[in-house]
Amino acid sequence: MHDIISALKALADPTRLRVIVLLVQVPDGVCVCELVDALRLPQYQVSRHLSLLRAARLVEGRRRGTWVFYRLRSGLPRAVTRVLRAIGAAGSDGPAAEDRQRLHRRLRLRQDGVCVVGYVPDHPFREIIPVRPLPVSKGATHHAPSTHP
Amino acid sequence: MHDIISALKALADPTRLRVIVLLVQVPDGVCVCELVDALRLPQYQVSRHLSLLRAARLVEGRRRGTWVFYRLRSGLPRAVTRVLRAIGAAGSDGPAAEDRQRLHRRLRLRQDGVCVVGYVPDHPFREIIPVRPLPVSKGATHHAPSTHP
DNA sequence: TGCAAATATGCGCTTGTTTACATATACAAC
DNA sequence: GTTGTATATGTAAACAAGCGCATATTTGCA
Repeated sequence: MHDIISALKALADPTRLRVIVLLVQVPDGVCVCELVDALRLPQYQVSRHLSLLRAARLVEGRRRGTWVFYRLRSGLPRAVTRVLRAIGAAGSDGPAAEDRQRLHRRLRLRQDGVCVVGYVPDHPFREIIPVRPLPVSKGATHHAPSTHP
Repeated sequence: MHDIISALKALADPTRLRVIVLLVQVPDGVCVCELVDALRLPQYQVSRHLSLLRAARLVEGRRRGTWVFYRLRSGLPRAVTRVLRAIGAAGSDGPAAEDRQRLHRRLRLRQDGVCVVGYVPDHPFREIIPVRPLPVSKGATHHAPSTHP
């Protein structure tokens, strides 16, 4: 029951719910700057809410170079998974739909499936310029993240 | 989406979640004093949380004599219903199970399916004495309640 | 009308949550 | 080392929750 309470607490916020709806749609994960563009919110705010979601053990983040990719945790309690599914169904209406559209436009800029551009503090979207080739070095394989405290 | 947010906000509290779990189990409704006994909480607290749940449009209450019976609203948004179902599944563990047990013991004191005893400020349970015959007068039929503001 | 029972609510207090700004950390490239 | 980019966090202010107590409101009955 404690699991569900903390999950509900974490989800009972418009911003975090928007984040979750996006993460449900991109199971492989999304980096923070992509979320910033999709949600049109200041970076520190997105980061904070992601920390909260991570504290509630709903999401996990793994670094790739300077970027951090967040995704839904696997192995969540059954009840929590059901709540997430129920919520995901709400990802079709107004604001959530715009988030989704912006996110997918942003995801198209990826190269080799990885984010290569940073967030732009205050749009428009076309000013985004893909940059350097990604650092393909170390943590390239999918493994449990170190939940760095 | 606003519906879901307010539903989640309303559910993200231990007491209200306990209330909801009980109401899921007794679709016909439960009166406040029965909830007070089941939850072992002060009456004003239960009343407050019920007001919140009503404000979030999750429950509705109808009077019957001096008693007010609360039940889940019908016709909730689909997503909300799914969340409630997901949560109901959590009604089997520790504290929720005790609530349920106390509630059902209390429900057995009903006469003709209606509550006839008040809450007892500080248990034990056996001190509860059924009282007067219920006022079978007017609002006996099931109809939409007046959501009195 | 007056009393008692069941429920609701106003108020003060404490605690937690959200925001905004600035700054810190982590990493990559040079 | 320095610089630049992406992300995280300390802190303070604004705001909202939850609790406890007392009291108000609603209803039934004598």
